[in-house]
Amino acid sequence: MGRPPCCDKANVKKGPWTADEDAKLLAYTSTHGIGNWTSVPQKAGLKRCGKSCRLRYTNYLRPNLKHENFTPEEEEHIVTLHAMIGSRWSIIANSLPGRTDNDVKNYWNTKLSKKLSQSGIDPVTHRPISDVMLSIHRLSHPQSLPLPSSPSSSSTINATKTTTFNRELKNAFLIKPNIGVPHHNTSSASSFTMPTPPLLPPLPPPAQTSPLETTWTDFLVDGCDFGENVASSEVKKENNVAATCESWTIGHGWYDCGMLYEEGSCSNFLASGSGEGEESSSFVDAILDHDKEMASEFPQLPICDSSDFF
DNA sequence: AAATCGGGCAACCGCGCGCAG
DNA sequence: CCTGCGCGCGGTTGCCCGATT
Repeated sequence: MGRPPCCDKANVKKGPWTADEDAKLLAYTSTHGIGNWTSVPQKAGLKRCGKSCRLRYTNYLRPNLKHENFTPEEEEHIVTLHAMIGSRWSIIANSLPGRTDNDVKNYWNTKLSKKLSQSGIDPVTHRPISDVMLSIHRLSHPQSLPLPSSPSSSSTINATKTTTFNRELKNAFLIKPNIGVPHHNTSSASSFTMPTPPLLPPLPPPAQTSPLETTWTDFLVDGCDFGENVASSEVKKENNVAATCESWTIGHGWYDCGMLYEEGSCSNFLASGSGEGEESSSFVDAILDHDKEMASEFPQLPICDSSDFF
């Protein structure tokens, strides 16, 4: 049952490729093209695994590959796309003619991430390092922040707390949303659906336009700004509380929101419900506990579970 | 001149998914 | 329907080479 083994793994050569091996592989691929990689080593007269041949070809021997240094434009392109989709190197490389995923990955790891760090930008979140540290500190030390004013029975205010809580949570941990990047094994990478953020409550009407449909090409070319901005004044007006949200834009592929302030911060929210000193087994558990509490107190509010976070 | 260190990069490893058998 | 390989991917390793001591 199943296919036969691709190669005799005990009898394949590993390590750096020689010029002779390169020549054999290149000669074979130039006359026969690339098809079934498992048969390539045998037909090309190579004692290599098909996987190794594919890697060597795609990363080094393939025609039209660029071997010169990355240009500033390419650098900027990589940084922008990394901020949007993270370490999806194959997708990033596909948008850079002549570059391989390995090239881009190596360049990022050796140069660009350091460059960003030295500029005070966290290469993982693409936010100022000080900002990230502040968010982490806030979540790690909820007791160091003042408790909010006495709990209100207004569902409007609690809904706002949920909103601001969710937003600060994303800010602090930058939970990468599933932004609908086409799966690498599918051939139809031309379009995808931008999902609605799972944790966040609906945006105030009439700005709501989801479900959001766009094409992958549009996404790469135009960026990922859906124009769903909620100005601070609108939030204040809508909820009548002293919380602000600078924007609600899906920019650079992350849910890029303003930080929160005054009342209704995530930390305050965490500290307010279960009382000081009560500890949960994990941060997520704490969040879920609070969600359950809110659900019992305000059954009209949407409930999230752990799958919403990850 | 030799030893050590560190950066860059090619190649390998292991995983998930799709699909052949 | 099940098994297991092919493929493509991201993460990691290890070698090479130039810089430094």
